[in-house]
This record gives sequence, structure tokens and C-alpha cells, in this order.
Amino acid sequence: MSKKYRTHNCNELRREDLNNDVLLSGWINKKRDHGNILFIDLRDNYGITQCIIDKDNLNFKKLEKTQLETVVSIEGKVIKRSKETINNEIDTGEIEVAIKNFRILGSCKELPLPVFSDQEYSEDIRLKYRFLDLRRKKIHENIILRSKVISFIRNEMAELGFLEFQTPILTSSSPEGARDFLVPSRLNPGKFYALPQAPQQFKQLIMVSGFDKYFQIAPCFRDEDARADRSPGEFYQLDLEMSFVEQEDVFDVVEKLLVSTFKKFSEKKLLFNKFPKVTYKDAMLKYGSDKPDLRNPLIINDITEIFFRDDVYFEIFKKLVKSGSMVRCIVTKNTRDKPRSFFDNIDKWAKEQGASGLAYFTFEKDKTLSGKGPVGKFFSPESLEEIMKLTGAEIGDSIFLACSKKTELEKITSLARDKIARDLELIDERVFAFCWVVDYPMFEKDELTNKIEFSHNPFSMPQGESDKINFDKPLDILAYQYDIVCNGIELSSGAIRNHIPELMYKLFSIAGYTKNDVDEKFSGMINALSYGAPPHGGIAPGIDRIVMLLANEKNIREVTMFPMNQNAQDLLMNAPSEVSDKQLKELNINLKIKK
RNA sequence: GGGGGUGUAGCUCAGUUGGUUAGAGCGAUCGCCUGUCACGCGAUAGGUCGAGGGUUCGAGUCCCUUCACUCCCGCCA
Repeated sequence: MSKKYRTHNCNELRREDLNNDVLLSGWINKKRDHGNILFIDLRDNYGITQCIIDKDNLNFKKLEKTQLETVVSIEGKVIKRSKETINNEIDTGEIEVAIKNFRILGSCKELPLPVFSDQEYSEDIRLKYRFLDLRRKKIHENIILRSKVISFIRNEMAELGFLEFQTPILTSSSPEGARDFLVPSRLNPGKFYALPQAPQQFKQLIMVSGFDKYFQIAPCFRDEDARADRSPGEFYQLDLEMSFVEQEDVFDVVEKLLVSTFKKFSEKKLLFNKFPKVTYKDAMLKYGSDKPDLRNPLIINDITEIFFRDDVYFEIFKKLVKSGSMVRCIVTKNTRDKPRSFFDNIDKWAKEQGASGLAYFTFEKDKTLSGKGPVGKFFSPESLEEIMKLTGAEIGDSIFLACSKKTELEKITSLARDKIARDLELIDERVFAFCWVVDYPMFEKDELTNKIEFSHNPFSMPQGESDKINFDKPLDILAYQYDIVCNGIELSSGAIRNHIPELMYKLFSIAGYTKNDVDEKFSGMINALSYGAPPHGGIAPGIDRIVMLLANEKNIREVTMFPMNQNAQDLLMNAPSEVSDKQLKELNINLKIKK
């Protein structure tokens, strides 16, 4: 045989190959030893082929003793399986390979974790032996999916006329945003590079440089704490930017791209092909969150006004409302027959979340309208009528009420909306519900310091003609700033950028930056905008989260090849690690570690 | 920085009210078995019960401290 390692991969052989001599290479996935006959499942990236040997073969004893996950090449003849022994679960299930000879290409020690198993394993072992973990079927397929999704997106973007460019990894620290990863400069003692949190300024410079449409599968680095859907340190964005566009032009491109990607790579249906738009203000009121899960049909309503009525006797809420709290509610359809435990569980759950609980009652009508449940008695029939008008509730529906200050109220009603919908099984897990969240405010007030700050991206364009914007009421200024949300997960945010230097200075001054500050911190940007900048805008969908949705995974490590753990350590490569005194000296760094 | 969960054999887990020598499945080693595909059967080895301290006649189990992993809050323009 002329080939050294293989004539076929482990997912290739079919009935047509019967009686051919073949050479396969792969890992021993599983052995089934019958004493006088031995079955070997040989696995590679492509699939599994069953190989068989009997005791008359001189290699029998040796193969019988070979460990699982040993890499071997097997020489043999393709033979037919009898009808009863065909395995329909693998593509090569109609044939098997009668082993003539075999060779060990890579031996294997006793395994710290089994590869052939659907069991779940602790993260630290999986990450330490990631190369074994990645052999396992599910995660192996997730990583392949990720590759295919990225290739597909690249092709689509090229189709749509975008050019792919690389931007620097060593760049400068910026004052806004997340904590930077810093890299000391040897040639410039005492100075540091920062890894980019996103190629934000570079992509704008690319537009100013006249390239019109840019994209990149861009690594982004932010030194913040991890979550299940957030890697510590690094993640990838489909970063894109376009010149001479308005918000709608960006929306068209991204919708086209996401619709085709999600249709291609998932069985799940898209609830909307044209993504609905929700204003930030509406999102916060109706869903309590700027990343609403639109699969969830429940809506939050504000009924604060009810608690000013004289025929409402719910004194705790009335007192809180007088001191500036608000009351918001969630109505559930036709839940009059739900057991008491259903309601009490939700109330108990709310208390666990740190809220004072959720009051509830059910709308009933005998002769007159009444509220059934612990707090129902505090409402007159007329006030109940009014609540029904405000919320669209009907007889037989129930209502959950929360009373608090705005931010806290949004938080608890948002959580409650999700909790109640899950308890009632109202969320359809078989769909993707995309939406745009639009009209973000340009500024917000820090609740602790009372300072005005940029609420999102300081480079966003404020809405309205620049000479008509009322800068005296900065909190009322909206921005051409938008997010894409899918099933309650924030996929990306973007904006039409502010390309007018004077307007930029003005907005920065509201956030407390002088002209000098801006010139210094964003010199590259502001300088470039002064030499003929086109109007432009873009967005940056998160690749990891897109793949998570497509792979139906809740944890980002399931779609990341070599992730770090929650403490930002790479257990396989032992990063971060100490470095030599020589290295530190070259960088003019002294360590002062608190013990 | 704060809160919750978990930690027992190489791996996944059980372990009752504090009570004799800490168990099971998979894996490993040895033996038997010619049609399995999670093959089957028998035997053997394998344990600092995360670590340290305390209570007790006696601690895997109760208490305190601490470490690791994980989930959440803060943070993430």
C-alpha cells in the first residue's frame, strides 16, 4: 500500500467499497472484546468505522491490550455486515473492516476523563485536558459549527461588498468603557499599550480613509469578570462599519446577514423575518430591560395612578407611591384556576430576589367585580375596572404587583416576567425572536455621583438637527444608537457615529471633558474627523453569542476552543504565569504584591 | 469586592439520626467468552472523604477557618 496513514477517513467506507483493501487511521473510540473476536470502533474527525479481528490473527493479543484513545493505523479489507448486525446509527454501519495488520502511531496513558461518554465533567478537568475534552462529540461539533458560521459570515459579507481588514492588537488605553488589558512598552519606559476593547476608533478611521464598507472577525479584550455567557478577557465580534448610511441602511445589512445565518445553521424558526423595533424607553417600561425576550408574551404595565385613588385601600403601596415609588404589574391570562401554591411560589421567589415580594390577586365577577387573593380586598370594583382598562386584563386573569423606585422596579419586574412565563411555560424554545432596541439616550445620570455620563458610546450621533438640539436638557437627547437582541440575549450594539468635531466637543463637555481632554484622549479620532469625514455608522454582533444561540448552549465555554476559567486562568497553558526578573527589568517593572 | 451551589476512588456519583472495616457504575489490571455496537461474566488493585482546626467516647456526616471550581450581583462605553 503506497499511502502511509490512510486511504479513507473513518466516515467514508460504504457497500461500494466491499472487498477493497484499505488503510484507516484514528483513535480507538471503543473496544468490545469477546475473547475470540474483538470489535474496535475507530474514530477520526469525520466519523466512526467498526473494525474487527479474531484470535487467529497474530495481532489479536496486542490489539486487545491497546488502550482506548490510542492512535492507530489499521490495514484491512472492507467486508459486509450480515443483515442483523448492520448499525444504522453510523454512516459506515453497513460495512466493517477486517483487520489484517495495525500500527500504533501515538500511545495513550490512562485517561483522566473518558472521551466516549455523554457524562458531564467538572470544568477544571475539562479545561486542563481540553485536547481530550475537544475529542468528545458534542463540543467537537460545536467548534466545527463555529468555524462554519464564521466562514459563512465572511462569504456573505464579501457578497455584500464589505472589505476585511485587520486592525492593531497593541493600541492605546482609552478612558471610557471597560477595564483595559495593559502591555508594558520596553522601548518607551513607563508607558503602556492597551489591547483593544473593540476596534472602534480604527474602523471609523477606515471610513475616513475612504474604504466605504469594512468588516472584521475582530478579537476584543476587556478585563472584566466572567459570566456564563461572557469569557473573561477575550471574545470575538463581527465588527462592521459603513459610510454614507443612516440607521436603516445598517439594519438592512445586519438583518439580511443574521436571517440567512440563523436559517442556515439552525432548525429553529425565526419569529420575525423583519426585526421589530422597540424604543429603549418602551423596552424599560414593557419588559423592564433593554434586552427583552420577545418570545415571552407577558407585558409589564405601569398602574401607579391607581394608588392615588380614594377607593383603593392598599396602604403600604399608597404610602410608598406618595414618597416617589411606582407600581408596575404583570397580568397573566386565565390563571384563576391555578393553585394557591403557584402564586405563593412566585411571591416567595421574589423575596429571594431581594424584593419585598409580589402582591397578587385574580379578577373575579359574581354580581360585582372583585379581587380574589390576599390583597384583592383593598380594591373597589371601580378601581378594578380601571386596572382592567389600563392593563387589558379580563375576568379570570391574575395580576402581580410590585412597588419600588424606578431602577429597582425595572429589575424585579423584568425578572418576574421571565419567572412567571417559565412557570406558565409561555416561552417557545423552538424559535428565535430578534428585535432592535433603538433610541437610546445619549447621556445618563450616575445614581451615586449624580454626574452626567455617556450612557453608551461617546462617538454616537445625537438625534435631531445639530443646531436644534437642546443641550440644556442633556438627559432628553436621544442617540442614533441601537442594539440587537435575540431571545433576551444582547447580541450587539452599534450606532451612527458623530463625525462632526464641534458637535463632539460639545457632547464631551456635557460629560465633563474639556476640549483639551478630548484632543488628548482621542487625538487620532478627532484629528481625522477634521479632514473630511464621511457620515458613517456600524455595529458589532458578538460571534460567540451567535454560535451559542445556534448550538443551543448556555455557556460560552461550550463554543470556545480554549477558554479560560472564571478566574481568567488558562489551565492548559498555565496562563497567566510569573516571568523572569530579566524580563521585568527590561520593562522597568517592579512588583509590589500585597500579601 | 459581595452572595449562592459544589468538593468522597482516575471519572460520574451514593453514603440515613454522628456509630463497626466508606460503597456503586464506568475506567485500570488479570482471567473467561466468536457478532458486539453503552457487549456479557468473574476477580483484583485503587481513598489525606479539598485542606486546617474544633466539638465528641466516636466526625465523610456537626461547628469554625481556608482553598478550588461554578452560578449570580457589582463590573462589562
